[in-house]
Amino acid sequence: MTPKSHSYTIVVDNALLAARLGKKLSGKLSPHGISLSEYLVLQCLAATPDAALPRIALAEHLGMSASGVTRMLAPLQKIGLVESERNPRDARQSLVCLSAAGKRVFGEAQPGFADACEDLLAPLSASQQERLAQLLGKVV
Amino acid sequence: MTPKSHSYTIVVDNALLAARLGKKLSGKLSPHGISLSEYLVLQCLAATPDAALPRIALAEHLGMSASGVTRMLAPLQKIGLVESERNPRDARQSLVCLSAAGKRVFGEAQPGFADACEDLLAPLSASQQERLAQLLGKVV
DNA sequence: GCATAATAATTGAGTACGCAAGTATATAGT
DNA sequence: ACTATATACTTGCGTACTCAATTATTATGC
Repeated sequence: MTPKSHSYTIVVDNALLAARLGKKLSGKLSPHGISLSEYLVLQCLAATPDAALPRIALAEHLGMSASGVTRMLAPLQKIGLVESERNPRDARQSLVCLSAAGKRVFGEAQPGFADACEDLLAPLSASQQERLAQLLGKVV
Repeated sequence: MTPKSHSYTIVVDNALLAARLGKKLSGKLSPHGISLSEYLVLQCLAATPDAALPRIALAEHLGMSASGVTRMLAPLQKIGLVESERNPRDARQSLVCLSAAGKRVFGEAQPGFADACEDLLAPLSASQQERLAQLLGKVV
């Protein structure tokens, strides 16, 4: 077997880990009526409470296509978790922000999500988790 | 903003990173006619050259459902990159292994993939990459 | 100022999955 | 041995995405 570079194993392990974590987390989120992608949207919007985000910024942050964002936001808007408003400075953009109901649902889902994260990363000590979070943060 | 635990940011960053890396990597792989998921299958099979794997082991490793594996392997088998054989000890299993053509295609795709990994992880120093690889390996 | 090009979003069509149900084989209980 | 249960897949159907094309608006070159 040819020895693999660290960057190679990082990318592969990251992909495998994401697939496995996604399965477990969507189980935790389904009682709240949202998928993992939708949770990440709410998380992103909750992290920018002051300003509303253009859909394309959301797409870049999530690593999705613009059309994917359009299709994902439609049901969220329909059930009133997010709100959309025209940007008066640029009529092409429709700015998205969390509604009050969206903040509530996110607040309800977050603790269970955080618990699941804790469980899933139990094999790592607290200091290892801290370092891993730092390193991942640099790449993202 | 409520402060997030390290495990929380790890899981979120991991999901976001996987989505972004996936987009860039599939661009590198498309000249070879395979998707990222398919590359990961070849990678997994190439890592176990002696023994053929039951499909369900592949599904667990990749974090996919059994049906997803069935559907993904069908075209790979059709173009001859993987081969399937009955397990004489258990007639339920169909064991999968790389064909010669599969090894060749994987060998052709791997260098470009590794280069892309190097580029994508450029923000991290070599020692940081080594530590990140170690930590991810423990979680996976 | 006006044609051209770039940007934000949506829509149509196709693909890649997951879940639930079905089939075939193996294992366990008695 | 024989039923009952569990396992390894496969298939039908629905969903979530992507890509390419379209529309609406804004920026740029002359």
